Amino acid sequence: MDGARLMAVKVSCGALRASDDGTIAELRGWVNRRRDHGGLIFVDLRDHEGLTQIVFDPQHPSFREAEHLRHEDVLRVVGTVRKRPAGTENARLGTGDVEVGVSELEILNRSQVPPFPVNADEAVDENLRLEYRYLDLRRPRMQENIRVRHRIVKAMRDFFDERGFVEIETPMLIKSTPEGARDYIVPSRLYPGSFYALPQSPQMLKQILMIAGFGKYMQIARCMRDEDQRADRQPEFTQLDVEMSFATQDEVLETMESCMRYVWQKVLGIEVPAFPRLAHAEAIARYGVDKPDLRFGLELADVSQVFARSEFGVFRSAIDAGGAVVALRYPGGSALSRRDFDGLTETAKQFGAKGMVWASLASDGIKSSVAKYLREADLSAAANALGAQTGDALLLFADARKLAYAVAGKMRNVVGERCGLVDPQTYAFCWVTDFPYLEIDEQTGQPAPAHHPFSAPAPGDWELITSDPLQMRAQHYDLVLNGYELGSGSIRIHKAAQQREIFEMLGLRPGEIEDRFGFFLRALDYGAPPHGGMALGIDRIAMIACSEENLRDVIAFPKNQVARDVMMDAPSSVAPELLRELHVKSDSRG
RNA sequence: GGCGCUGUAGCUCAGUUGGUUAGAGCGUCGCCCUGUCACGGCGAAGGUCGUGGGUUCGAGCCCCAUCAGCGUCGCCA
Repeated sequence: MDGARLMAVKVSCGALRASDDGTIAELRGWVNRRRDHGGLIFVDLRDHEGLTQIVFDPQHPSFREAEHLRHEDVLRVVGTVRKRPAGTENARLGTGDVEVGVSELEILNRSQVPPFPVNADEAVDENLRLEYRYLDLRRPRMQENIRVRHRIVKAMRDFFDERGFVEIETPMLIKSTPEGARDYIVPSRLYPGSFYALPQSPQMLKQILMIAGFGKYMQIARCMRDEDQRADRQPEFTQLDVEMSFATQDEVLETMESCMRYVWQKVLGIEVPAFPRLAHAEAIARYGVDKPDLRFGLELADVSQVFARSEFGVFRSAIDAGGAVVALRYPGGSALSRRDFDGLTETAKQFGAKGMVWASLASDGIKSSVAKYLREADLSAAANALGAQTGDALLLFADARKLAYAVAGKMRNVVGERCGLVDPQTYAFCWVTDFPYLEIDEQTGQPAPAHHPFSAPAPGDWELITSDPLQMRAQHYDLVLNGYELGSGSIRIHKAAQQREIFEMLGLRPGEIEDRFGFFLRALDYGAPPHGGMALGIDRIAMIACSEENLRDVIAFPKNQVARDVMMDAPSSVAPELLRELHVKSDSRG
């Protein structure tokens, strides 16, 4: 036995092949499954490399112990590798030609009976998965996802390293600059009543690194935003953060596009074609949204002209008020029932529509929810504008221009999904450029930065800041994949006077500007180079690369929908003593 | 904060028009089994049907309230 152990070669559970026949191997892993035949026991031993069948023979003393092995017990075994008897090979396992006849068994640890199956990928209640995350992560699908994520991040680092970028860590405890999202804050012990903020992004710090002369910076950066969750939004997330001095917009786009194509090639083995570029206005006009899903066509059409002389009051009043009628094609939609259209109308209302008009291009004529108000010739013209044919349906949205497009754009995604137009193997990247600098805040009615206030206006648009600021465009760009916004970037303002001018335009008073951004403006004044960059959401990239629909499935320890860590049970109350030291009083109980 | 979906055994689910003792598969436990790999056979345990209230002769099912999870709108410069 000791001799066997000395000769034993330590191998993973995915390593052994027929050529190892006759060698002595030592394996460690978890009991994936036990098949007890009474006089013979098979155990599939699992580690992160694979499965190996180990066999317990009644002659060996270990047999009696093997009768009591359970799921997820942790074993060390030593035994002889042997070819399986002819006809009993398992073609589905890499190690399926061999098995290990156990001569020595050590139970390194016992496991409780798991609350859900670890050796299968069946759907399990997510709260249970998160509570026992270590078991969930042991499952094949999560093992694969987390490893794919690693390979994505590794490929990114390799790519930028190769191009001379330097990765620099920026701090987690920084200054709150309450623009944008709500900050997570950390009370200061040494400065009563003062708080650090956790970074929403390293934005100003990376710009300062450009001022500091690092030229090309990247970071795999953690960011926190205290806002409500979505399937594609976590309070804590990871960005690929990039900044380049002296770079033009085209150079930034080329860099990021090359990076993503490199990642897709390295990780998925897929050659992605060059990314199409859409101006923001074009994206809205064709797809209704600034993050179009280009895996399918279904372009929108503005049919306001068609209905310009329509008797239909809803269309008339929208058009007269300067709004628009926007049309969307529903392929094969003439087969839908009135009830189906009612359901679609309900969906549209959830997206903010006041209503939806549908028209069905049936073989025996056009049917519509408002047939008596609309002329068939007008509907035909609208159908032509969309390239719709007999058998299709038209969905029409009349409203203020922006809203009509927004609703039609979201409905386009619904239709694309329902009609099965989305090929899950397709990765449709695109750039959206030429964003407006400002947009009207719906609540205050005031102009607000469409993205962030550090972006430089488009060349030549500076003059508009006093004459017609809403017409200003930004040197800002988004990268979109399959309808998800992967991230955005811009060429930055690098002159303090211009940055100050933008802050003032946004309504900040000089005192506020100094309080929040004084350090930054001062830095810009010491020879800040022209620069620009981008940040991409790594969680979303990993989610799409893994064909998942929720960020939680590519994050090892995510928060749930209400921002709790249900494994650790965080957030939680803290000792009163700690609160005293931090000069914090709580007015509610956790 | 609004809206939607879900909540039945450890897990995944079924449960008809409101009607006897709430079922299945997997898992668990016991016995049997020497070539399985989703091993097989026999048997057993396991349920406040999310919670509280109501309607009813009778509620897993209907009504009201509430909690939790997920999705979504608001929000995310």
